[in-house]
Amino acid sequence: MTDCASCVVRNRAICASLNPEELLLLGKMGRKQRVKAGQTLLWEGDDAPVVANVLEGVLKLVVATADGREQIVGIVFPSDFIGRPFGKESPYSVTAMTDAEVCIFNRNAFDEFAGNHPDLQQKLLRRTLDELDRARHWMMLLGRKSASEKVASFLLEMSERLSGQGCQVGGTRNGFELPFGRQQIADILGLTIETTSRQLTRMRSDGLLDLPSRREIVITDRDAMEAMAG
Amino acid sequence: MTDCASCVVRNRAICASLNPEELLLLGKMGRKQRVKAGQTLLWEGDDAPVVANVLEGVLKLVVATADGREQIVGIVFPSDFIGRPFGKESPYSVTAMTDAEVCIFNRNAFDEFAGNHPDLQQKLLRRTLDELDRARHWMMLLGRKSASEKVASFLLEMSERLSGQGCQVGGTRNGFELPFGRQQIADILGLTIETTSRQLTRMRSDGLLDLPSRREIVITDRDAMEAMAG
DNA sequence: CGATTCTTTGACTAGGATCAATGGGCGTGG
DNA sequence: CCACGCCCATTGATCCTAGTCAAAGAATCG
Repeated sequence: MTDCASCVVRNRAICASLNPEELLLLGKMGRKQRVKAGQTLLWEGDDAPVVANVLEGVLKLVVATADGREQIVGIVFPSDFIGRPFGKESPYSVTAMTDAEVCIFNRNAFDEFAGNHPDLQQKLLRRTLDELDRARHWMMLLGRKSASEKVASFLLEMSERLSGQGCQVGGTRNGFELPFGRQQIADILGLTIETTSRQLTRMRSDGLLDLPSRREIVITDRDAMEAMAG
Repeated sequence: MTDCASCVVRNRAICASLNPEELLLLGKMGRKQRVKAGQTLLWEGDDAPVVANVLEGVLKLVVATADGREQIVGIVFPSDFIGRPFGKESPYSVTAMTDAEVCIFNRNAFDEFAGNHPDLQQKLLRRTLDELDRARHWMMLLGRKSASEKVASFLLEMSERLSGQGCQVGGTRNGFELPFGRQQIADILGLTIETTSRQLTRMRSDGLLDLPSRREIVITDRDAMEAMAG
């Protein structure tokens, strides 16, 4: 079992809705698991017998075509929820982008527990509604934005989401370290790695950002970046 | 108030989880409203004081850029739920694509009612999870598929969703009438109207489908269509 | 320090967008 | 009932953005 009372994401995850006794009960069902970067937790199309909370690290949700094209359809951060309650098979793969630690539950047991704990279910509903809004917003980006708009939008969103995650470089939200490489940015934006790279290089020479290292981004002209995001 | 007991979507909408007394209570909060084709119910970015169930007709959820580009991020059919519980402003516009009828609730009242009715909330959660899966699936289409794959995927999905809606032409799921025109298909697929039109013409001359009238589609070679969907 | 992996850069191509004109259905009014 | 006008869809010609193919250049890891 797991000691939920001292959990790092205790206050931010859906578990925050539970009282100490309930927490103990849930803790008995869950177990912590480490995941190495690159390791896949759930496979698209497979029966998904588990759901989980992310304690540490970043994971991606991926949908792939038969011929190998990939689209990242979601990025999961600590305190976020993984998996498909009330479902059978996972509609996407879940793969760790960094070393990660998750708190895993048997899906059936979790479904039942959720059924008996409306507060937990409401938290889950709120989160799911937020995710849906985010996904739909992303659909606009994928369907209607140009490469430069995509990259600018992406950097701005990342600068927000990575704030308060301890990922900042230099302490401001304008500097941050991405937890993934160029190919993954491309898979998020529906671009190729070359186009992504070219856009970043262009933005640097235009003075919108610095690229101190492969994964570090420092936005130096946020106004221009926002204008470019469209 | 509204007579929920005789509602056309009574068994399919989220209200299906309620017993007669609860239904009566919810009925007191709701009111039916007719919406003309083209009329916008909720505006992107505005405070959205209502949620609703669709009784009849088809509506679209639209996200737009400042310069007027539009992306349809969701299509809403009878028995589907509209609006953003626990939210403030609507993240997208909701516009009727056909004449429609909806059952409207004050959002705050609905939120409170939902809070006291876990079954309703669970139905809502299931629906939202399904919508999220659909949205994510659509992200792959928008980000990674070619124009022909997009159109083929779209037609196949529509043939499924319009089945059992009384929209069939000729009674099989291969023939159906779209509730919208070419521009809207383009806005769903992240294409231009010209590209959409060209793809349909091409498919017709390749013998994959017939286009008996502007809005009717008859898929004549479903296997080929599926192969083309990627 | 060498091997591998990831990223950048370059040259070229192609798919879809754009611009422009024509065609066809449908409703309205003569 | 037909003619006109409007709206939507189709088709054509051209352009341009992003994709593809290829190679060189940096990080990273053993």
